[in-house]
Amino acid sequence: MAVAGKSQTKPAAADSDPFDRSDLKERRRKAVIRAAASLFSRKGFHNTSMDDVAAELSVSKPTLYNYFPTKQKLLYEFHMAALDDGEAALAYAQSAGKNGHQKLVAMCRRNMEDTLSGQGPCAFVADVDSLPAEDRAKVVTRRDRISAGVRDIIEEGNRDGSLKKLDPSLGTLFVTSVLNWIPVWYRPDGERSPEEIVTAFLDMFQTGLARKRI
Amino acid sequence: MAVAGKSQTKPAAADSDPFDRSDLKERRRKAVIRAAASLFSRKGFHNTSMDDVAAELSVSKPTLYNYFPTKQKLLYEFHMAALDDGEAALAYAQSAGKNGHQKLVAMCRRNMEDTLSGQGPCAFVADVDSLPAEDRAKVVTRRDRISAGVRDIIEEGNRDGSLKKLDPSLGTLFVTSVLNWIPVWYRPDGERSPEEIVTAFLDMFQTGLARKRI
DNA sequence: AACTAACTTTACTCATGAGTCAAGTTTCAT
DNA sequence: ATGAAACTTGACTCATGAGTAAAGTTAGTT
Repeated sequence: MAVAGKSQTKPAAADSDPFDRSDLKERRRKAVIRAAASLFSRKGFHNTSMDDVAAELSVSKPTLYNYFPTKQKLLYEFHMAALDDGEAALAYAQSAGKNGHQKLVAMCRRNMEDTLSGQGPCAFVADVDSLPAEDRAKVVTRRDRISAGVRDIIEEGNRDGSLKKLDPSLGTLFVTSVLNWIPVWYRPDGERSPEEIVTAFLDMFQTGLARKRI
Repeated sequence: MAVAGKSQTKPAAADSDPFDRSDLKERRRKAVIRAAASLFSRKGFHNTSMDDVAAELSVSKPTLYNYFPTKQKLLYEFHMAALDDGEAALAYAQSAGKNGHQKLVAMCRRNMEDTLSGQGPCAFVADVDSLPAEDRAKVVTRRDRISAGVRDIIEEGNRDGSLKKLDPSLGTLFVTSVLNWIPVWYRPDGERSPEEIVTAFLDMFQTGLARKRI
């Protein structure tokens, strides 16, 4: 802590009153998540020690354990956040689109915006295999449900004619590949703005890369 | 080793004469790679111990170290194989296509076929962050060159009119997302054949998912 | 001021897993 | 058969890093 103030709280989010002590614990928990997300996405889950996370926050390791019981639960948190995001995007799509095509676009746009905002969940490929069996099962189940939701949308577009006839499962894989890979390469300080990325990707999702046939 | 034969060689590949001892060392090295690839892709690099790899081959851990100096060099091997694949696909594209569009399709087809054959490199997302700095640098350099190659192809298609006008960097990311994610989800015993996958994906790359405008 | 509850830290423990060593074992040439 | 080279193994070492215990510190209360 640089400055000696009367009520010195942790670094804290810029968007919360640092003098408000009421939800201190919750805000510190969030800070741990942010620090871990940053490190995990840069170096990977296994190449980041809890000491690293602690150092990032200028705090000691045991302090972290006041907010998370295990390192794996921290990882679990990221999985859950990512899944929340996916589900939210699907729910939004249902209300925002009138046919399969519109719903698919809405879902992709929403998901990309969440991912690119950084505000959203986390910016790294969550490592399912490092979760304890029970948590992994929960993640896989939710994940499958989300895939099924995307597939339903594609099937709907398939029926109502707004999307071309194609294997809905492969269409889902195609779309989720692109969405899932974004956290791998996206850097907020990169050359392309989130808006540019979203626009370009939505265009490619819809009409591909080939020259339009008139 | 189940059966007591006079010349008992390791499990060995089905496509090589197990009585030929000339290149035994090289074939065993390959066997180690195959075993590791299988485990790494199923459980991840960090969740697989060298003892696991040894057990998969019914061999002891020190034996592995006759074929690889460190676990990280084993990982490096996979990276190199994947990069070889990417470069081969690019080189092939140059000879197989007359314009940007054709080259892009050739490159994608070739890369997917390599990945899906399983014969090719490896079926897991190679973890760059776990490589020692020097090896990581080599991988990143080659990787960047491959990306640049894809971008060149898209730019060519951009100029010659065979591809639509779009940001070549974002086009590259879009395409490589899909290609890179395949090893994550593909299982040889899955419902879709490699041919189906290649066909469907090439179609989506070219004209997207939306209904064609007549 | 004195007390308490909450939080933080230093200094551990302990399991895991990479890599090694020295002692077998097998293969092949003479 | 015998000796040497190559290969394999059980039994280690040693570093790393997750998680903990107990003592110390701080904030807020009476």
